[in-house]
Amino acid sequence: MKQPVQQRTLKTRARLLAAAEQVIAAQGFEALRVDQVVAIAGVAKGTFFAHFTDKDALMAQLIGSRINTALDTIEEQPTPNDVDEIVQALAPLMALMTCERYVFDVILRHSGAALAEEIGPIAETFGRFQTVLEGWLKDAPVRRDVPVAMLAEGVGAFFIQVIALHFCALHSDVDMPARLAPWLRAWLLPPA
Amino acid sequence: MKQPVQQRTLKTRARLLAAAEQVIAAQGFEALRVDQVVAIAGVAKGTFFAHFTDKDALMAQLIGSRINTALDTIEEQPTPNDVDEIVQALAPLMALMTCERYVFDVILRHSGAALAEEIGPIAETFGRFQTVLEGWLKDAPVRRDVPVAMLAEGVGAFFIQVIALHFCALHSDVDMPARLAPWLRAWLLPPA
DNA sequence: AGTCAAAAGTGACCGTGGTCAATATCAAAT
DNA sequence: ATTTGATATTGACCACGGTCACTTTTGACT
Repeated sequence: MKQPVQQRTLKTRARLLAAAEQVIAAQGFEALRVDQVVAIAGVAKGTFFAHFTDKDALMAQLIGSRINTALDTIEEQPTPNDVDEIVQALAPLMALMTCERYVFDVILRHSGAALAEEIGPIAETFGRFQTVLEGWLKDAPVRRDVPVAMLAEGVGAFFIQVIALHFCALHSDVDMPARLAPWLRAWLLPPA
Repeated sequence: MKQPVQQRTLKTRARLLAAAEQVIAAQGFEALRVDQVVAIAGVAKGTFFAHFTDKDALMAQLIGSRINTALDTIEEQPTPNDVDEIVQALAPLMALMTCERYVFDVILRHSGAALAEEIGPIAETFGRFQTVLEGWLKDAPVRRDVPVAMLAEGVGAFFIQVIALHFCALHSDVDMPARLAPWLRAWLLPPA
C-alpha cells in the first residue's frame, strides 16, 4: 500500500529549513552544523537525513533558491542591449555567488548534474541562466558566426572564471563586473 | 635558536608520500584514508599533520606533481600550430584532470591561490599552464585584437569548462579534446 | 472506535579528519 | 660525556557528518 505524504512531513521539513536559514542568517553558510540545525528544529539527527540525502543537499536547495530569486529579479529588468548592460544585469548574481567561498564551492560542485536523472536545484538554475542569456543574445548586436547557445555557454564560462578569480586573494579588490566586461567584449564582439 | 632541518624529517615525509602513492595506486585518490597512510608509513597520525596542514594539502602536492609531469611532456613536444594541434597537445592534461571526479574537485578548489602569499602546488601549475599557452599563442595565426595573456586565460576557461562538462553524466561519452576544439576555434579565430 | 501496514522519527553508534599536551630525539655548545 | 633548547613524534581525544535497527505516529479501511 502506498500512502500519500503526511502533513507532519511537510511541517518537519519546513522546520528544518527555517532552522537552517536562522543559523545562516546568524553565522553564514560555512558555519552551519547539522547538529545545530536539528537542535533548533527540535528533531533528531536521523530525521535530518530522512529529509536531505546529506548536508550538501540542504545547502544546494537553499543556495539554489537564492539563485532563482536573483534570476527572477534579473528577468524582471529590461533586456540589456550591450555588454555593459549585460554585465550590470549580472552583478547581483555575481554578488550572491561570491558572498562566501564555501557558497561558491558548493555551486561549482553542483553546477553540473551529478547523475543523469537527478538534476539538482543548482544545476537547474544553471540551465535557467543559459536560457536567460540566450534570450538576451538572440537579438543583440553580437557575432553570428557561432550559435547563440554556444555564445551563451561561453558567457557562462567567463562568468565563472571571473568569480573564481575573485577568490584568488590578489585580485579580490577590483570589482567583478568591471573585470567581466572586457571578456564579454572580446567573446561577443570580435572585430568585424 | 633556529636549527636546520633534520634528516629524519625528510625521511618521514618521504615515507608518508610513498605510502600515499601506494594507496592511490591500489585504490585511487578518493579512497585514500589518512589512517591507512600513517599505518603503512609506520608513524602516528599526528605526524601526518606535522608534515601536511591537512589531507587536502597532501592531495594537492601529489596531484600538482602529476600535472607538472604532464606539462613537462607537453613542453617537450613541438609547438602546436593550429587549434587541432593545440587540442591534441592538451589531451594528456585533460585525461589526468578527469581521471577521477575527486581529483577534479581538488584541482578546482586549489586552482586559485587560497592566500595571497601561499600559492599552492596546484595554483603554481596553473601559472605554468598559462605561460605555456602564451608561448604557443604568441606566434600563432590567431586574433591580435586581444592581448596574448587574455587569449591564454580564455583558453584556460574553456579548458576547465569542457572538463567540468565531462562530469555532467549526459555528456561523458563524447571525447573531450573533440569537444574543446570548436570553442577554441570560436575564441581564437573570429571571422576576419 | 479499532486495526494495521506504511511512513516518519529517534538516538546510540560509527568513520574519518584534525588537535594538542606530553614525550622522545636530535645536534650544537661546553 | 653532559647539558640544553629546538625539533620531531606520539596517541588519546574531539568534532562533525552520516547510518540504522528500533519505536512511534498516521490515516485508510473496516
